[in-house]
Amino acid sequence: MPLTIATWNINSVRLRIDTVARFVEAYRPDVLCLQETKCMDGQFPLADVKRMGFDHVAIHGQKGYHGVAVLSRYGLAEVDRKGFVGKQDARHIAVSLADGPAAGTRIHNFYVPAGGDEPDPAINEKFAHKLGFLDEMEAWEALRVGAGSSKAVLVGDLNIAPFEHDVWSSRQLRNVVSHTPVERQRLTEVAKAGGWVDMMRELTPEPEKLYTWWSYRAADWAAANKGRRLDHIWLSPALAAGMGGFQIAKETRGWDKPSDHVPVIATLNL
DNA sequence: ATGTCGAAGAATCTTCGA
Repeated sequence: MPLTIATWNINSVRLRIDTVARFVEAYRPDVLCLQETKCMDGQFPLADVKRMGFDHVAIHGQKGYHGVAVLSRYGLAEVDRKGFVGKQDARHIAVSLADGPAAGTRIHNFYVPAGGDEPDPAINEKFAHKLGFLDEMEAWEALRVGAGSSKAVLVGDLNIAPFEHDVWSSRQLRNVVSHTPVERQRLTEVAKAGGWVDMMRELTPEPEKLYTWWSYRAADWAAANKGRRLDHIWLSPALAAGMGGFQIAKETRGWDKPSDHVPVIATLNL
């Protein structure tokens, strides 16, 4: 019996809760990991997500910015929230599925720092923070293959498009934060250190383009199609052995009042 | 490619973050 898991940077869960419901109605994911919820835990629209069928919810929010959440049709256990680089800024939550077809699976949901505009850690402390955050991810034992559970998933808005065909023009974005060589290298090292399989690229190799984000600033996002793959689904080898397909719900970018990110949905055969 | 969003505090705009 398969498990479906989705990741989506919702850019305010309160503003877009009806959009979440519309997506859930269409795709029926078993687990939905959200980023940029932008609200404190007490403000989270719990009643709404329970109406969608998510009886189990784990949230890590803060006032106004960042914030992550896991919504699940199955029970959740071992909820952990880690701060990185000496900050407590609601960019990570981990859960284990307590029952259902993927019982025992560990899920890490991340919102990696965007990193500001200037790709130089010496003059931009946001970029330095992003690189430090990635260093801590690489060093964290809990993200190593086999740590805790052989069945593990790492999802989220990692704010990096690591490969040439993860952006519309690798050449034009080579000095743009999200696609600089140092970030691309660092993210690749995080995946390698943890033994993670990049599910989307495993199933859809380069040079096919894959995007999950289109800027709000484009006059016509669909016509320009200057996207980036910032959102990721990584699997431990044990889960990768049974991976099904994935979908990028691009049509949601064209809905009313959209997020600038679209959901990615993975099917895992257990 | 410097445009468009969203939250929040003070106010119907400004600032910050993305």
